Amino acid sequence: MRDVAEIAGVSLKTVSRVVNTEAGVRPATAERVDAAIRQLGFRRNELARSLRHGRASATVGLVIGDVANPFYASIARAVETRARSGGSVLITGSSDEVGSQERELVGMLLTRRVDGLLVVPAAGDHGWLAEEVRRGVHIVFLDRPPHGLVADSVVFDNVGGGRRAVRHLLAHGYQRIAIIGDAPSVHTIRERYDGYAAALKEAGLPVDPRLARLSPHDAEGAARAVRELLTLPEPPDAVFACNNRMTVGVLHALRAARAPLGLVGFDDFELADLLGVTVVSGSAVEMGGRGADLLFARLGGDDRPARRIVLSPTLVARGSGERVSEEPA
Amino acid sequence: MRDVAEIAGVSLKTVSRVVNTEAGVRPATAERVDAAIRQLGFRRNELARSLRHGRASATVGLVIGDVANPFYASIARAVETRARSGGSVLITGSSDEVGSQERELVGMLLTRRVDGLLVVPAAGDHGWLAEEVRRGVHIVFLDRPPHGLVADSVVFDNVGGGRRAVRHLLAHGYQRIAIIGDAPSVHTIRERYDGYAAALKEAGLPVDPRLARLSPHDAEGAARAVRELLTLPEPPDAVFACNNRMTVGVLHALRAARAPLGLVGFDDFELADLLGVTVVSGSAVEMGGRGADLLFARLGGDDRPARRIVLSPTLVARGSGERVSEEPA
DNA sequence: ATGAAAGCGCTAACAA
DNA sequence: TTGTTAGCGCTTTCAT
Repeated sequence: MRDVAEIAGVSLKTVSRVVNTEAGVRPATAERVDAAIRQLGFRRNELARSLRHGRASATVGLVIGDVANPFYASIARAVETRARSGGSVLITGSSDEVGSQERELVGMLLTRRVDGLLVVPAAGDHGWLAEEVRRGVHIVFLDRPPHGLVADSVVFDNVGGGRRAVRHLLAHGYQRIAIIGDAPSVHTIRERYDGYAAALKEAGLPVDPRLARLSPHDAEGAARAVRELLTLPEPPDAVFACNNRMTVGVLHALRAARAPLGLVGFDDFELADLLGVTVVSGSAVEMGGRGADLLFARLGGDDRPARRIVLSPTLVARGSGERVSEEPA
Repeated sequence: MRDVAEIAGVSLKTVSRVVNTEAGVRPATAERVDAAIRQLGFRRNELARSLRHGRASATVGLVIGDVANPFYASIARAVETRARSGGSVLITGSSDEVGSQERELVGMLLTRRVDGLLVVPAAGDHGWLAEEVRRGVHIVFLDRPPHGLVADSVVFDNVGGGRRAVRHLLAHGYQRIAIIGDAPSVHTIRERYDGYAAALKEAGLPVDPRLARLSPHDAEGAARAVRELLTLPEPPDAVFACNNRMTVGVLHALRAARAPLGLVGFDDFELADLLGVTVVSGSAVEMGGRGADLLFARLGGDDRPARRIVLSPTLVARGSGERVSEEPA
């Protein structure tokens, strides 16, 4: 910028004015400055700018489990779109759902003075984040509510979604319904399990612990769990898979075993229609978008009490949960 | 940091020493400083640090078409992993394959003084980037080579992959093979088309322009193209789909029309095995990883001539390209 | 309409 | 072992 000023034969401040399109610069002068800027290929240093200016690095942070998981990728895309329309860029980090990684990531983001944070929290307490919030960091929680502090969040109605999935299976004649999910320490899984159990109870059916497999972390683990279930003396006749990873694993296992069990998965996924998989799902795009809106409102000065936005998942019947196997249209 | 110094009763520089774990601080002093840091919840301002220190904001930028596309998401994940193991974070931006958006994104990243850039370039000339490169910005191109400048790149052998896909179909008795892809202005598509044409020619078959549909940008467009092809007087008996989006569209259209055409797609995708889709694909994870390695080597001072790394795609036969429809294992 | 000086939070270079 | 000074590139405040 100093170089630009020198070439244009003006002071540093005048260049700053031109760059920021402030008023009070004679057109002729501005012209000269612009020419110098082009000649040098000058780009304002945003780091220096936000250092001086105090707040506003025009950068927001997003912490998710894994960008390679389409559910998270959709969230990331929605947040990015909102951010860019407001002139901000997005730093995305994958925590692998591990608390220590999440904490490290948040640290790296805060150290770079992001204006705000969107976080899909890993299991565990987040009291340590309360400290940051108290210090003025704006955080919005996605998919799972914060544990140990009050803050904005956008979540799905997981209990309702789980109940709907299982009711659907029951309505189609399935009786022994298994549930496959990640560890119940993950908030969403616990809630979906609660919905599962509630639906069974209201139908007067027992909640058989042998049919609950809440430990697999990935598709392979889910497939293994299904194989085990199939060897039970009284195997299940249907499965409720708690998220997209689980559903993929269940599909593989069922196909390999040529076992025509009923199936409803939580979360939609590409090609689910071709595979005829019935799902209960909410919109990741909407979750990311609403979360970003919430965050930018806070950054804009909104200081109303923390809000929790609950999105309702919907059931999409495609054949796998309806007993009579239908060819998808 | 000044506050920390005050509370600990030391000078600013001493705090800096402790924060950077430089030598020459008495343990007792360091202890006091650490206590003050904890008390205040102090975090070093990385922006100020890199402003002073000149280079190294420990941030790299990645420009891709769309994070929500699993192919790009895999690249992003691989880059992120490499970046973090080196203490850097990743700013990811989606260009939607539009040149103007790409340019805007690169501008936003450069303005934030990222240490380096990984770019999957949209179609068009990139001479404007040459200017930046000349100025010392490190850029590595992914998936498509740069046009209009010399720089490191990691690409697939697209011609070879396209040829292999079509040879495979020919070997299994298909004769009229259509090709569906994005616009040939996209480098990868043009190359894959060349491979397609080469395979036909070496088999002594004509390259029928009516069977080439190189205009759809998304899955829906690809599906439309297939529907059109099926109404031809002499419809194709097989399709080569040029990327994962196209393959998805083709699958939908073929399934809807109950048309058992042969199909080989470029790029692998989740559940392709369950759908029995034969693909030719390279590893997005390897592409991202190798690209990141290249970039970090440059950032580390490597100034050898620009390199181009070519990854070979492999063919995975799953049924859709082998005439005799096989149940996947 | 333009410029000079101070300072954002930090580190490099040099004292003490 | 510790502190002082200067300055990274910019914006703010106050002059001119």
